[in-house]
Amino acid sequence: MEKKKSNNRSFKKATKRYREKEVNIIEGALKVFGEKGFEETTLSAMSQAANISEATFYEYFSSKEEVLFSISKLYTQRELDRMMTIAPYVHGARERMRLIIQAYLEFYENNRLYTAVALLTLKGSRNFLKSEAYQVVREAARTVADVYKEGVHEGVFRDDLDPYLVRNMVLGFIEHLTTQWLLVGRPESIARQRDTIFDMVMRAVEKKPDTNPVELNIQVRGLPVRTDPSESNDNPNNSG
Amino acid sequence: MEKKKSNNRSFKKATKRYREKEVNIIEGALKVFGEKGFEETTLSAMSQAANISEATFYEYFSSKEEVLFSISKLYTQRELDRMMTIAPYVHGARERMRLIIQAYLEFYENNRLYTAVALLTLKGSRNFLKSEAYQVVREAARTVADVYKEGVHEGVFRDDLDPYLVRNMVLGFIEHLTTQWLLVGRPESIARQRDTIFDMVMRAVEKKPDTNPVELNIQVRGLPVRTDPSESNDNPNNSG
DNA sequence: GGCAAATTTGAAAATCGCTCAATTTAGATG
DNA sequence: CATCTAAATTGAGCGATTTTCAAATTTGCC
Repeated sequence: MEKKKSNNRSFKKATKRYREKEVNIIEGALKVFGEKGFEETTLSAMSQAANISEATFYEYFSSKEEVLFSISKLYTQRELDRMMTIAPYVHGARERMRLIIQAYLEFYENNRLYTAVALLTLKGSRNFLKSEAYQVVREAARTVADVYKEGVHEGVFRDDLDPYLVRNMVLGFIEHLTTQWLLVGRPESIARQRDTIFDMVMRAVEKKPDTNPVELNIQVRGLPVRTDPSESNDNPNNSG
Repeated sequence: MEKKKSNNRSFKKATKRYREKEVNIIEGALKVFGEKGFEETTLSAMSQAANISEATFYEYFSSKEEVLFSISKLYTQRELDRMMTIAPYVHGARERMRLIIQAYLEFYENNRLYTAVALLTLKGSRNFLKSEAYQVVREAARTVADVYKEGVHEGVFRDDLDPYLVRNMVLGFIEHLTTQWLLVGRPESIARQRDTIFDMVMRAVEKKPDTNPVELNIQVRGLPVRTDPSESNDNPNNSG
């Protein structure tokens, strides 16, 4: 019942062969988890998928759950890196928020198998919070709050919201939609909801905008009306 | 592995004593589930919590999972009924939406144990979709989409959103926040976030109000500038 | 080839959900 | 109170699965 503190492979060398087999297990497990679900997956099936005996499995991972965490860490880290590579090329908090929403949706849609495991099983696992994988997931989630803060600095987002709450809205929205997509098959594509979701999020988060349907380039009561808000770019990042 | 179709207690009388013990089991199970999680909960622990033997358990429920579903059905139905009682006294889609948000938040906060079971375990159960309990949960969730449609009719909500998407936003927001509250203990109280959540949802869903910082009533480039956009009410919903 | 370390595994222990035959209890009847 | 019946309960154990471990095999190196 009690979990091992440290993995029993700690005394072994992380040789190339070893690491390859480790990947074998993870990929095999991912496949079986996605098909059967975590609970229905047996050690036997997992071991077969990796072409090893059940006993060998325990040389690589200390439990079924640990594989699950490894999968999560692998996928999330990869996607987070990808997003961090793109982010600098995307200008302004508004567009960064669009990037995040799009990235999450496309990632989920393109990795249905992993997503099923992540949203249906991982979220309910109590030990997950203590895993390294969770730290990576947290880091990814933090980007939402960070971008919101950026937007407040830039003056495009309202400043009276808890960034934490914004994060909950964006990710909750996306994850709930994705869960429905997984379980009920509705909507057919989540990525295609991108623009609507972005629109809804923006309305909740943006400063109450001038919603004039025509372009203005005039002065009213002596105040200049900006049509192109891409100038306020001087504030440093708030990294907290 | 395969589930029984019908419960094996069907031939028994539903005596008072019997129903009392049934409640004992459910309440005991809820406690253990809430503490340990579904997976870590053993039949033995559950039976002890109800002061019966493991064998007796199966005279009342056909599986561990069935108790889980029973718990959900019981709680959700009770809360749904409560909400349906209040709803008629609340006027207008806007206020009804506030009611729903408040009801969900307060229910979750006041039923921490059940909420832990529902959000952490039930959501990940594949069989849940086939259970009666799920139908009740769906019914409760539908109220959000219904209220949105009401709001469109009343002309207070924008008419270009899929009600289904609105539902996903509202419930996703709330559930994600609640999950964080359960697992990380942040925020301290979810019910107290009520007004902010309502405000964010409203901004996403309401018809765009005139938020011009200055009143405009002029023509630019020959096009009339509308200050009051509450006329375009004729296009049908896009339900995709 | 020979050796040590790394890797693998068969077999069995331990746990758990669940079943079933057998026993105990509750309640009615005379 | 004795008897009977149906309801309620349970100990014992089955089958499936996770996990452990000592022994066997493979690999890398001299």
